[in-house]
Amino acid sequence: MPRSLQIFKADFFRALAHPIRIRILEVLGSGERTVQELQEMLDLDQPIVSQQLAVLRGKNIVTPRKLGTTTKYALSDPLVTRLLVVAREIFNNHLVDTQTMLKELKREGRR
Amino acid sequence: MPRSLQIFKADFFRALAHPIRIRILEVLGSGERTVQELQEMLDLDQPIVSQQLAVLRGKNIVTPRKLGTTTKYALSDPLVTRLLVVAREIFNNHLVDTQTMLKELKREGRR
DNA sequence: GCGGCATATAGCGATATTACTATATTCGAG
DNA sequence: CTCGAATATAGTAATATCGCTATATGCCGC
Repeated sequence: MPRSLQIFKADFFRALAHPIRIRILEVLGSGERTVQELQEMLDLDQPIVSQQLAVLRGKNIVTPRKLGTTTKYALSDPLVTRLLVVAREIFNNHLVDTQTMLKELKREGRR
Repeated sequence: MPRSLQIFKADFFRALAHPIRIRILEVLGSGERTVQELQEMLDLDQPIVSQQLAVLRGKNIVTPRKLGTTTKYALSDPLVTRLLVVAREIFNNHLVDTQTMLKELKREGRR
């Protein structure tokens, strides 16, 4: 396997490595949304949504479609949804154990 | 979907978000390996391999098995391999375009 | 127990990410 | 062309991550 592909994969996963971006992708899994819709559904400030969308756009995970002054975003590839499904299966397999779970819940409290 | 699950997913993807860790997981996909074997196959210093294994261990992506003084590592869940396969499919779908590709190749040169 | 091998961790500068605030861009209405 | 709404970007301080060097742990043979 070429080294460059591994870097692409790593960058790709890094693009997914953020709770807000995961939430955005899960919402987009059910269809195209405007920035404003995402902003309201996720209860986030506008610049944060745009910033995270920029990260996803940079890796071509998400595709913008301009409609006048608004922009609709959609998943570039439905396989992204499959990826999230596999990730969830892994969790269901108790790959993340209780100990880690509790530790992470504490981190959540701090955010 | 609970917020905590999104954080778990994000942390999980973050654990994958590194070229060395991707390489490790791909090697482990073909079976259990000792730290030394990984170190030689990937041409890396020992502390680097241990450090990255620690990250993967922390998310239960990889499981150690002690054999005297040596430690063998294996994937905790074969689904991880499936995840990497899906990631590769996404690349094959040209989700990463040529422009991004060239930019990333330049980054590789700097490493 | 002691020496030595395999693995793990600590500590440290350098770099990258994050959330945030403020500002810029872009477009349609009138 | 000017205004206002929707989206994007700049700048910044706090935090996290990286690779590295040095050191620590754990286990086996003797």
